[in-house]
Amino acid sequence: MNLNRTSNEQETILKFLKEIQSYSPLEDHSEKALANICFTQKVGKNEVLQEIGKTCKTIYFVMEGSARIFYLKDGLEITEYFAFKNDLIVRAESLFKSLPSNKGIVSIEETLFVGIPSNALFSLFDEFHDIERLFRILIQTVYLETIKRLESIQFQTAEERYKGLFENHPEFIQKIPLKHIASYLGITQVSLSRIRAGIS
Amino acid sequence: MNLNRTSNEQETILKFLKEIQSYSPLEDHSEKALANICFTQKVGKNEVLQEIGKTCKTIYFVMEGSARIFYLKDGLEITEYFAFKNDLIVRAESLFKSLPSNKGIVSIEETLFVGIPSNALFSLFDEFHDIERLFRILIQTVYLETIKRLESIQFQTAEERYKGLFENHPEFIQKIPLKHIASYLGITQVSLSRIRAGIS
DNA sequence: CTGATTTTTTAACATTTGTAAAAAGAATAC
DNA sequence: GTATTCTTTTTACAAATGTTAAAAAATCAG
Repeated sequence: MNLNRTSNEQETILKFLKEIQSYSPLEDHSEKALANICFTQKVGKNEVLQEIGKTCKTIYFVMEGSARIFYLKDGLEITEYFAFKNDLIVRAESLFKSLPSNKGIVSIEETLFVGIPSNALFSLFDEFHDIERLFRILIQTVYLETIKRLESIQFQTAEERYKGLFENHPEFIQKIPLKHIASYLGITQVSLSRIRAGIS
Repeated sequence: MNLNRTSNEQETILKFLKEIQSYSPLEDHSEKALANICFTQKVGKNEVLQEIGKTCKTIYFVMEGSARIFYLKDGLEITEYFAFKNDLIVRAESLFKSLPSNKGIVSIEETLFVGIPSNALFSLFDEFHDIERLFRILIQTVYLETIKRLESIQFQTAEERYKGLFENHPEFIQKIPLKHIASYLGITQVSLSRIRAGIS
């Protein structure tokens, strides 16, 4: 156990370890090794966690709060992904290819993350088969989510997607500016306003 | 080595093993174990490889030819994915969740596949860390491709997507009916015809 | 080769979504 | 609490895409 941690930090990391083992369990020694490389990070509202242009070297989990991945298109922010409690948030193409990312990560509200340095994690993959398995299954899971999202954006109307989003995540509408939701849905803010007007 | 194989089959499987190890190399004994569970399958044009409604239990690689994954929406076929030479083709949500798939796989032309029974493969994951790693990296790779596709469908016009598709895969237009390309691009056949008329 | 079938294009019109600008509303700073 | 800034809605019009039907072109079977 890392002795530089406060008991709060330690508690967060233990909660995190328990949460991710719902995907695939770890041996005790693997769990300890993973715990050793994790850290916690707390940010305020609308704070940049990872900057555009930098290479992604950390995998984050949201323990409390929410954040989003965005990129710029014609000078405007496009939101690609929202992460809530217990979601993974990572700029995958940059992480897996070790290339600078054209995307950034910002918090939506005050948010507590657990971070895992990717180089240290990849070293643990060599040593602990079960850690690599856990992350293989995590990647599988986000892959399936991405396929679902692709299907929804390809073959549902904007209105269907908006409704679907709030069936799964009613908390969205409370805290996220609509312009971000619109770009996430692949439509303009004006179009989203029209949809909202039509529903209520 | 499986003694029931013809030398043609054996050659195909060796070629396959060489090809996938460009993602991550295998130890000799792992490679042999994987070779042992693989099989080859050759189908003619427009033949069903995996039926809608059945649970996916096999991971396929295209060695020669091409195939597509499709599903039905309002009685019409929507093509979700095209696989060409050296591409993986698998109904991921069914495979990873062991649930019946609402998707099917059909060949586009005469096509040679290498198949891997998923249960046997998952057993090899337990025994051979490097096989699980190889497939972890494969899943990573298809995940990144899916993210790219999501971005293109969300923020490019149909015309941009059509042009992009043929920059990457000029062979598409030669052998695939336009109705399948249209549904893959998320547009109607009529719309695709208009785009094609506008370009040439 | 020829008729039947399938695929692709074209046409006319409807609907959805986008763009730009302005107005209304909400949040924030001082 | 008021002014400023940011967010959301509304309006008017433009562009893109969908729908339906028919015509043209290509492919296939015998």
